[in-house]
This record gives sequence, structure tokens and C-alpha cells, in this order.
Amino acid sequence: MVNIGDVARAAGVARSTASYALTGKRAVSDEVRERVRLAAMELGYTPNAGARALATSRSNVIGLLAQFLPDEFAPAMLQYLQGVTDTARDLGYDILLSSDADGRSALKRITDSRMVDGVVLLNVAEDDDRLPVLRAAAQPGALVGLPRDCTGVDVFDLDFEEAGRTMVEHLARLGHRELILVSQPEHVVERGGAYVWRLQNAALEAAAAKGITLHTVFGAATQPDIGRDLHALLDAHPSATGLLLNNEAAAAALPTVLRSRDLDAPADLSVIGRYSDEFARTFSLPYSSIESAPDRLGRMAVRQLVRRIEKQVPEGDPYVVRFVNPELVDRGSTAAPATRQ
Amino acid sequence: MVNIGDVARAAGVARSTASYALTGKRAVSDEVRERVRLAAMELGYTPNAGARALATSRSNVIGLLAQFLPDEFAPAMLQYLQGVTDTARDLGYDILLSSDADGRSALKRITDSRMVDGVVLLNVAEDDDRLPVLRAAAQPGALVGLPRDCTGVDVFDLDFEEAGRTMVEHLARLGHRELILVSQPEHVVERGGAYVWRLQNAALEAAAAKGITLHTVFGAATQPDIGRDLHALLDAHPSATGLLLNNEAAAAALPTVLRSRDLDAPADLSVIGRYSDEFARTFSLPYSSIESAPDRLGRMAVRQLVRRIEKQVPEGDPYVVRFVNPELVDRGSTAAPATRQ
DNA sequence: ACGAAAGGTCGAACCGGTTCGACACGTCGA
DNA sequence: TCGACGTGTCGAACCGGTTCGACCTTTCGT
Repeated sequence: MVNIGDVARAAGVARSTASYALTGKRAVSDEVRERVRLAAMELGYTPNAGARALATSRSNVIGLLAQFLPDEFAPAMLQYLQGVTDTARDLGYDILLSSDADGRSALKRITDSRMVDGVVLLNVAEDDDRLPVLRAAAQPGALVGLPRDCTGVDVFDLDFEEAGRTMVEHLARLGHRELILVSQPEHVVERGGAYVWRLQNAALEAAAAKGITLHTVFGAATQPDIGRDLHALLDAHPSATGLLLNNEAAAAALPTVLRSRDLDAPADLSVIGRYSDEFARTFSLPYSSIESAPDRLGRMAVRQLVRRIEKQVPEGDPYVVRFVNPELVDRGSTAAPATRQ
Repeated sequence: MVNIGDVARAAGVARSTASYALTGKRAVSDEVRERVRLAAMELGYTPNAGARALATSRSNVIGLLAQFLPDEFAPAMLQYLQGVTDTARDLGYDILLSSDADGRSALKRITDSRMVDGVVLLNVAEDDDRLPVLRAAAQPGALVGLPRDCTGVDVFDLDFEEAGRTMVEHLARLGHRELILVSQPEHVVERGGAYVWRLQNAALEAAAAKGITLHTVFGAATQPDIGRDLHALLDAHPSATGLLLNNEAAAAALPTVLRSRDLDAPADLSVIGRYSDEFARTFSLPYSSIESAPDRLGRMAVRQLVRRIEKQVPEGDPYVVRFVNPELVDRGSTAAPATRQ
């Protein structure tokens, strides 16, 4: 394999000069630079990543810790991955992917061995056990998901409170007085998915403020259970005119449920979901929804992480907690209320 | 950061001895080994990955080249990723993920810089442009998907021919005489998805051998187009009693189509798909299907790749082309034919 | 009792980059 | 004319591991 010594010899200069010519870290005469570049080109020289990492203590690799949970929806996860990998590549970084169930040890391994310059954590739970490991690491970290304690890391998440308010207020404005909110199953909440509470509590507050009745329930995350749940709900609250879905499985199951009850959205029932546009397309869901923007969140996390790695953060490097504003994508599934059969 | 010199000093031995004690590559007295281990533990020593890679020319990282295509179904892709990452971790390797649209340059970069010890390629097309780059690389490669030319690489894929035969013969055995096969859209084939032909041709042959009529069509990959396609098909071939789906979008859309035509599987129509069990669960599809086993393929590819990296291949290292036997998962959607409407 | 073999440890070199300090040269100002 | 300075190049050291050959015991066979 050709190394920088070979290039230097071919160009008739010292190894250090070849290095400076290629990295541009010191001034080199135009003539020498050209000669070195040419030699490198002709010999097909590519710097050895390990050697460079050893010398610079920078690997140009970002660690990505994801957890492929069985009740997490695959399309959304893939969008996170895509947002992260694409952005990293644009900024000159490669991605080391870990989907290890034991995120703690994986994180410790890749940071302690200096394989990565920084880390992005996905699926961050309220009391995520990877956080202590991350704080002890020498490298910076960016999270997607809001933990209880945000010190020492940059955090990015959807503004679930605003999402809850938006859903309720949108239907309130149309004249609805009784709504149902279907959340993720309880075990997601127990695992630390506090965003479920954040959305639900904000929705309840908004409903109270408007004098609206809001029934809240946890739905199953799997078919056909969630279908049964939906049927039971519609039976239990015959006068409700709006359905809010913070539960992707519920959204995917709803078309079938509505058809079998011979109901139409929005004629008989107004519906608003909370999922990504990609998700809506995959399942061809006709419901308006709060865009959860996984690709965007992944992109933001990597951007900030790289800024921190490259020390481009302003003085005193204040850690950020940034919420993406929920955007309501109108797919025409809401209208003024009609009394259901 | 603590390095092996610190450990050696704490244990009162030479650096080389500390290395031997930790790696076990030379005999070391029990007493010294224990002292070194203890010192390493107490100091919290972790070897520097770059330095180790430089010295051993092995990184313990496997490159994973995936392409997140818009018409590829996300759940399946995620299963490949999971199969690959999990297996790699079990064998002591980390995963460098690239989803770069330009697979060629990504592949060249990670191999030339020796960041990876080997590479797994997903979505391999018949004339994949990454293959020449891979063959020129110093590291071994394993493919998921069958290219035209398999020299120099290990190849793993579902046996699509056998899958086609199995589908047809299963329905033939039940007494069906006229079937419809819905394949992936033509642009998938053009992109190099030769597996579409492999399944279809084998199915046609099997049908001919049994004296069965088999209508073949390419379906759309998106909703709601594929729904229209299915309706048109059922209109066009009213006497067909069986539906074979080598098109995931079609499988996902079928329940809605059947319901709106008031048809039931298998009472009115027998149905066999070709997708993974995970996919069936995500969309709660009630159709029997040929398991496409993405996780298993990912696992096999990594296993073989690691064997090659670690030179555990038998003499003369013959490259393998291994087909996974298609397994028919019975979900009760096939029965003896009944005349439709 | 002696030499060979085996077992255990050490020092030094090496992997392939980067980076620091020194130095040679040419230019400019006093 | 001399010194200060800036520019471009070089040699050497360093990053943190691994590995080779040499050396020193100890053990064993004869």
C-alpha cells in the first residue's frame, strides 16, 4: 500500500512537506504543492485513517446509537438514520452505527477507544441510562429526544406540548366540543417516552381552556389489538366528533376501522395524527397530521454535534435544547363536527 | 487519556509485556497477567482504536453499504441493517454505515483508507457499479443480492426461482388453473433488480409444466396507484382464482381492495405474497407468504465475511454463492379454488 | 554436572500519519 | 552593509499500540 513517504519520494520532498502540501496546514510553494498533488494522484494515495486518527486524535467518524425496538415504527427509524448519515457525509464524517440493545456498553466502547469524535443518541428516554456514560466521555454528544436532565449535551426534539395544543385548538376552532386522544401504549411511557405525557398534558390544558371534553387513552402498538381498542373507544364515546392520534399503529389501523363502521373522515369524524409525511405515504393515510420531522431532527443533531467537534461553538459553549415547531400537514380530514349516528 | 504505557508502569512491567498480557498473544506468567489486568481495570484503560488499527492493520470494523431508495420498503431495509449489525457485534465488529447515493466513491474511500476490514453490500443490482470498486479493494466483500458476475465476492440471496416455483406449485396442488402474478414495477427491474425476472420466469415455467395459465404484470410501488392496478387486474381476469404478489406495496394494499370488492381470502381468492414476517406483522397482512428473511441474509453475509477477514476459509478460498431456501409461511390465505363472482 | 529446550520478560523497531522547532534563503528597512 | 523578518523546507519526535529478536531463568534429560 502506498503511503505518504512514497508520495514524498516521488515528488522529491520530505514527508512533512508532502503532508503540508496535502493538508494545507502550512504554506507550501505552488510548484511543490503541484508536484505532490500529482504524485499522490498518480500513485493512488489515500491517507491511512488509523494513522491519521492516531496523530490528530480525530477520526472523522460520528457514532450513532439507535435502538430498533419492536414497537418502534420502522419507516420513522429509517428516516432518522437517513437524516443523520446524509448530513454527516455532507460535513465530511462517516457514521459508526450501533443498534446494540445494551447501549451503555456500546457507547463506552466507541468513545473510550476514540473511534468516534462525537455521538448522536436516538430514542432518548426520560432517564436514559446512556446519558451518564455520555457525560463521562471525552467526546460531545447530541440527543434526539428530551431527557429529564439536559446538562452537558445538545438536545433536539419535536415540541410535543405545542403539538398537543395545536391538535386541540385546530378542532376547537372548527367547533368541536368532545374529542378523543389515543396515545402510545403505556409500556412506551414506562420505558421513558415522556413525550407521550408532554403531548397529552398540553392537550388537556388546551381543552380545559376552551371548555372542551377530551378523553385520553393509551392504545396498543400492534395490530389487531389497536383495531379493537379503536372500536371500543368509538363505542364508549358516541358523541365525540374528533380523534387525535399520537400513536402510529392507531393511525395505520384507522382506515379499516372507519370503513367497517361505515364512517368517513371528515364527514362523520375529524381526525388528526402525529407522524411523519413519509409514514403517511407508506401507509397512504388520508389524515391531516402533525409532522414529526425525523429527518430534520437527525440533521439538526448532526449539525450541532459537528459544530461542537470542530469547536465552532461560540464562547462558553452553551448547550442547546431546541424544539422543532410542529407543523400541521392538512390532508383534509378535519371539518366542522357532525353528530355521529 | 490512559495508555498502555501507564498500565505497564503501574504493573511494573515493560509495555510489550503489558500488551502480551492483555492480548494473550504470547505466554505470560499468571502472576504478571493478573497484575496487568488489575492495573488496566483500575486505570480504566481502553486501547486506542486508531493505534491498534495502525499496528495490526485491522480495524475490527465492517463497512455496510446500503441504499435507501424511495420505493424500497423501509421495514425490510431496517431488518437487513439489524441482521448485519447484530451479527457483526456478536463477532466483535462494529459497523460503518454508508447510505451514500454514490456508493462507488463511498466504497472507495472506506476501503482505501483502511477504515474497514471488509464490506457488506446491500441492494446489489445485476450490474452493480460498486462491484468493480470492491474487486479492486484489498478487503473482502459479501453481497446481499445476486449480480451477473460473482467473481471475487461471496453472494447471498433468496432463491427467487424456487420461490416462484413454490408459489405456483402450492396453488396448483390445491387445484387452481388460472393465476395472476404481480411483480415489482418495471423501474425496479431496470435498476437491476433481476430477482423480479428470476421469480417470474420460474413461475411461468412451473405454470407451463402444470398446464396452468399465469398472467404476469408489473405493479406500481406506491399507493394509491397499486390499488388501482389491482382493481384493474381483477377486472381483467375474472376467472383467475389465485393471486401471487412479488410486490410489497401490492400486498399492503390488497386488504382494502378485497374489502371494497367484497371478496375474501381464501374463500373467493387464494393469495400468496413474498415478504418478510416482520413486514406481515407491521401491516398485519393475513396472507401466506414466502419468507424473504432479510435478517437471515444479513447474518449469513456477515458470518462469511468475517470468516474471510479472519482467514478461516478453507484452502483455496472458493467464493460462495448461497441461496436461502424460500419458506412458505402459512397464514391460511390459500384454499381450493372457488369461482369468483 | 552440563547443555539444550522451554518459559517469561524486555528493549527496540515499526505501523503511517502530523507537527514542532530549526534552518536556509531572499527581501526589506535602517 | 547588516540585522530583522517572512517564507518554504527539512529532520526528528510523537501519537499508542503490536511484534520481533535477544536475553535471562528455570527445568529437564542424560
